[in-house]
Amino acid sequence: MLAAIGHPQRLRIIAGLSEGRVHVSELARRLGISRPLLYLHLERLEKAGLVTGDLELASDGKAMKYFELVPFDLHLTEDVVLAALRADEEEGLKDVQETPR
Amino acid sequence: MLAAIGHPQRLRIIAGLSEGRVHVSELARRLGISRPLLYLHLERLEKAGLVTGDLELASDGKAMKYFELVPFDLHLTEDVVLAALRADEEEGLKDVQETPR
DNA sequence: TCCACCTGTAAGTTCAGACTGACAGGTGGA
DNA sequence: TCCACCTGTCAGTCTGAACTTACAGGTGGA
Repeated sequence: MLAAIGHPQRLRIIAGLSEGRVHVSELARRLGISRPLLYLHLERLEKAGLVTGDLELASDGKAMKYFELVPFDLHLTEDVVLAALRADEEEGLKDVQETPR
Repeated sequence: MLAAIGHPQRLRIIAGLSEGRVHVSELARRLGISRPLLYLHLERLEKAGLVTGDLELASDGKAMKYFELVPFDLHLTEDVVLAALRADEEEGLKDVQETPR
């Protein structure tokens, strides 16, 4: 999640979504970046849980993928970092124990 | 600062420093990474203000560069992101206005 | 039918960041 | 003198993220 938010372009995307849901093409136009690139970043943000996508069929039949911000509130301190790191290590261990089968 | 902290290796460095000041070579050994690499990351962390370095001459005359954590406490929310982004834009404007002379 | 929208993805390039090995230089102790 | 420490930096490799162009497919309206 920190890796996702630690990128200027993605911060701009968050800003672009801060005023409400927008569909992908529109957002790409607003930010002046290519649509595929925007997809890439949105994917990362979505994996990080900072954003959600929702494909909707508008009343006129056109498909539009709307994205919106997921409210987040992270209190970032040394302890949080340490805890996250420990959690990651356990994740790693789990993988090691699970994948060998 | 977000970019600096959004990197697993650097989180590990923060963890390595969490128990007190350590000098570079020692820390590199503990983390199992090469010293030049550690320098690189420490540099970024220092620029981000998360860490400070201090070159000391030990009583036996040997030079040792000690690093230690700078306490940080960032309350990360949508508003903080928007504010940071605005601040960045002003920075950018300043540059544009200042460099051309 | 053609045009203007939209989604989604598969190329391919390019560039910065991450990383290693090797060097120079300095100290103290055996 | 040689060895074991330390700092600091350069040159090079390499991988992955970031980014663009281009495609395929779908809808509604003129």
